[in-house]
Amino acid sequence: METEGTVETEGTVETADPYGDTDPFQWDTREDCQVRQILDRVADKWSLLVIALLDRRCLRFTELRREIDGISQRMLTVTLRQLERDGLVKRTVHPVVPPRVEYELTPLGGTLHHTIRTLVTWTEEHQNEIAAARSAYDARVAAEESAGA
Amino acid sequence: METEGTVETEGTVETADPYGDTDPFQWDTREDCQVRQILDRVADKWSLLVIALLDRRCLRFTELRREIDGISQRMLTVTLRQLERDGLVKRTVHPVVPPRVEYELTPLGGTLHHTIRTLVTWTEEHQNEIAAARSAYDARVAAEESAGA
DNA sequence: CTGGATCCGACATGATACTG
DNA sequence: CAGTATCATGTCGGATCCAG
Repeated sequence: METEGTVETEGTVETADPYGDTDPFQWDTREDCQVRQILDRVADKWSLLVIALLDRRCLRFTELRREIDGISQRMLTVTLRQLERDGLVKRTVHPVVPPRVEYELTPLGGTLHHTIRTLVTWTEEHQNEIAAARSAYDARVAAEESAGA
Repeated sequence: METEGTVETEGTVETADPYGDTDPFQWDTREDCQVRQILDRVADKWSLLVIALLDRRCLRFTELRREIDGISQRMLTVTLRQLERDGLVKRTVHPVVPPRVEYELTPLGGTLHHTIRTLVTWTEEHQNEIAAARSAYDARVAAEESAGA
């Protein structure tokens, strides 16, 4: 349904290094690159939030749903499945009458959280600069518009 | 979504921090948060690539287009506009007959590149683990499927 | 409670044609 | 060369119903 149905595991086939991707800067220009795929997953809006929350403690489905403002049931399910598939989140089902499913970060997921934190911190530290830049840009555009019109 | 309305508690209106978002972990549960917006922008597929490329040197529109495999002219334009608006990229137009427009990272953009690099490095270092996890997951699902069917 | 499955609309993105 | 404008479309994401 959500694409991704096939895994293919390309990467291992030819095109071993036609572009010379050992160059530390040339890592990502090709869209079929593994790194690109993972990056898209990892940088995903909801993934980021889920990982951030799970770092604190093990959480149940409904708890996550409640904590993440704006996420739908569907997206939470999908996101958790992806993270589980990528080995970032561990899913534990307790076979009791009222189903109880708990999610927690795997060690791998833990290392990712640390990295994500860096990005978040950067954003927090520079959000004012960005907001200012946006205002300036918008003002400039508006000025040009009224002048041109 | 706009849960603001429920916070009210007029009188002692401490709307400054109704959720206690000084908690370093509570940064992102609300979708209207500035950080969330910026994060979505910054973690964007194409933004990541553009920033990575511009860190190396100043580039022209067509050069970027050529270097980024799979990007359409439209998306490159849109991405560059966003980055410019956010003050991450500087756009310089040389008023000559064959239009020459050059893009380069601003100092702010430079700091972001550094941060992004961390994320990319993490991905590169763990892509094998993730690939393995995916294979294991898919195999497990396939097994369950054939068993259940 | 925890999802799986489906339908459907909104929006992002791609392709194409046109302009300065 | 460096876009803008327009149209077509595919995917994402939300709402809903249903099952274990």
